[in-house]
Amino acid sequence: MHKPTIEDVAKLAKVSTATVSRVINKQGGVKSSKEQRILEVIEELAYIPNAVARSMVRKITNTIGVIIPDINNPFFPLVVSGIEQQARKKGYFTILCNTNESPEIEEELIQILLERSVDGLIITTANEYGHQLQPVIDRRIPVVAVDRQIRNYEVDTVLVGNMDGAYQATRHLILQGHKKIAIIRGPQNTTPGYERFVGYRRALEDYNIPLLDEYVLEGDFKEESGYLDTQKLHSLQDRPTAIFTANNLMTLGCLKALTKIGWVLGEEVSLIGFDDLDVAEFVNPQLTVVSRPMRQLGEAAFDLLYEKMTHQGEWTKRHYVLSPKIKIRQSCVLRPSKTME
Amino acid sequence: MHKPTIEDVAKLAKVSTATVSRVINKQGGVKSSKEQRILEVIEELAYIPNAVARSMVRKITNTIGVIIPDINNPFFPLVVSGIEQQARKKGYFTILCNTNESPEIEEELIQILLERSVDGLIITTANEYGHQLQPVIDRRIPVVAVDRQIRNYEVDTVLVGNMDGAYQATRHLILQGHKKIAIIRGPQNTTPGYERFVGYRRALEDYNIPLLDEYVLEGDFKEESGYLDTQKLHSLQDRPTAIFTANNLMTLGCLKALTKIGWVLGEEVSLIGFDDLDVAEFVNPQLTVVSRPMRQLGEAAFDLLYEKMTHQGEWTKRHYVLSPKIKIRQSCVLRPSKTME
DNA sequence: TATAAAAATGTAAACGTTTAGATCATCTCG
DNA sequence: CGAGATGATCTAAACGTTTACATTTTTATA
Repeated sequence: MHKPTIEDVAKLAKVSTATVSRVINKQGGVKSSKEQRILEVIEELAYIPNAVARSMVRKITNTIGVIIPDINNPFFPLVVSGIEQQARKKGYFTILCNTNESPEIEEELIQILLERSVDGLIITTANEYGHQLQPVIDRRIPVVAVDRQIRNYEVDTVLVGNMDGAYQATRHLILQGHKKIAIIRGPQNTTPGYERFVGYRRALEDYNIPLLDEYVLEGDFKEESGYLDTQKLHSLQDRPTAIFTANNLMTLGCLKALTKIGWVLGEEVSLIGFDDLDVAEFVNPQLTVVSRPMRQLGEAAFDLLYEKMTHQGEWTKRHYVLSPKIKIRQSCVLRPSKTME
Repeated sequence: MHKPTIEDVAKLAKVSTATVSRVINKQGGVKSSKEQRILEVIEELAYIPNAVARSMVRKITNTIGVIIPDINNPFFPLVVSGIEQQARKKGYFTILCNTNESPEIEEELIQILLERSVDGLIITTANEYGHQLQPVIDRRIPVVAVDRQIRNYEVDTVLVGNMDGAYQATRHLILQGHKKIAIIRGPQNTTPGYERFVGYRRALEDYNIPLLDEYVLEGDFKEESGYLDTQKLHSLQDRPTAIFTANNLMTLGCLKALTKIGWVLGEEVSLIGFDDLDVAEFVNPQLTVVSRPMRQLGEAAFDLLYEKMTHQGEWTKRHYVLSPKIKIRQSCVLRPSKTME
């Protein structure tokens, strides 16, 4: 009933635990007749080495923590998938944690991950100031930030060009002839929220289009807020002819609102979204979006982390910026009819 | 530079490690003046207890393993979300693993999870025969199967009424007047694949509609296969007037194929899908689906597991079957025009 | 065949906690 | 005031590995 230990194996094979350990870890230097015998005994007892005990002495766990803010946003499972795959290749396991955008939960989770002695941490933080990372930094545990930067600490970061993408999106609308371009932006205390807004603003500036306050609405990156903000835009006296939604979920909310209130996409209003979504190809006209390489984002994050975990080397802050691509479909075409006046 | 241990705390607070341990674990029986002092020292040294060492002696890790076959299927993040939330409430952590539908990877992962001494396992297996679970069973580690059953072992299972849902879906089509009803079913060696097909078959039987081989196509639950099978159905001499797709991804593929080949949804062909998806509300007409309570599925799974992990009690195999709900939208209305002859 | 060198194996400490049982301190009550 | 009882604290073993170092065995060489 008690799990067999390395000692049980050793006894039965008539060798010392050290020798058994050596064959388990494939370190060589064991006579092959003995090795055979040991392998047989392991099989016979269905012995499985205890990683907890191993971690105890080696002081590494081969486990990384991954903290994301919203598992229901399809963006994150994709980056997690990239992380996980890359991690497993190198023999690492992933503990996945979801903060639900709560800085308090995030702090708690970090604490617990530290208790578990994770070898590294990949995080999309719910609080970019980053004080919650202090204990992680103190313990010299490698961290990589994904999608959202950490302000007050030097941590490696991998993200896509938010400004770039937003700029492209906005410019695309402008080049289609739009002048009244609204944005449903994200929270301004987050990197993506802020940078995407900046991209929008710059594009307007560059093309000499005034930025109107009433065209700048702020959501929380969740569906509901996209929905509500769209309604607000529709109730404006001077409605915009185009909307730029700053993330996938808000785009979804926006789309739902459009059909709900009968604001005709592609006729009365153009729309471009940040991040692709399944739905994009199914609305009519199909939705133009800025799309990001999520899986790659995850892979890059782990690669960076891995380097830090192995070469405990340089502690320079590195930034990895992947490029977004605009996927032009049909939702931004300006129909001459009523959109321009 | 070296992480502070309980001993460092003990020394500095001038007490024994036992006392420190007691305050860390809030076991009481420590004079409050001493407790204060110890707490201060912990703060001062930024001491964090080492869960690895604790697990070593307590022989529990407060960690569960979750194995899913496809992280890119939006179904799973939702159930994982349910599991995770429930788990955290009880102080458990979740190691998430993705097999990519590979039984080999699954076996490997199980081995590693055992090495890590997880306290329990929740699994949607890629191989329902379940031999890969032998070592888990041997070690008396609680297991709960989600969404797919385990054939050869007595493990608790939580799923939704696959047959029920498929029956409802098919009947819905029949009651709309359809007689030529095709199914794009899943792999028949999986519970959902098989049961959903049975539901389809029973409904046909009950309403005296012959089951035609050419209307029964088999996919692999991934998007591509739904796409291809739809094309096959379209190329049939005697096309079906309705299609039942047995999971979300295949529904998506089917929809893409429909628009691609110009097979008009709701006019020439009706469609009902198993599992809801974002897209459903955005196609025209909106898609009728059988919807499952995924989050609840995850919650139920953890609750079951938790019971097993704590009361090491009864080892009867329990089945938890949640009910699917059909969400009627407009994609199944039979237009008199050409669909009936 | 003796001896040095190399290879194989063994011994035992260490990893950082928890916890049973021992010990010490304090309190209660006659 | 002293004997128990109760409460607080301590000591040390245990958890299952890895690994530095010591020891033994084998091999190579003269």
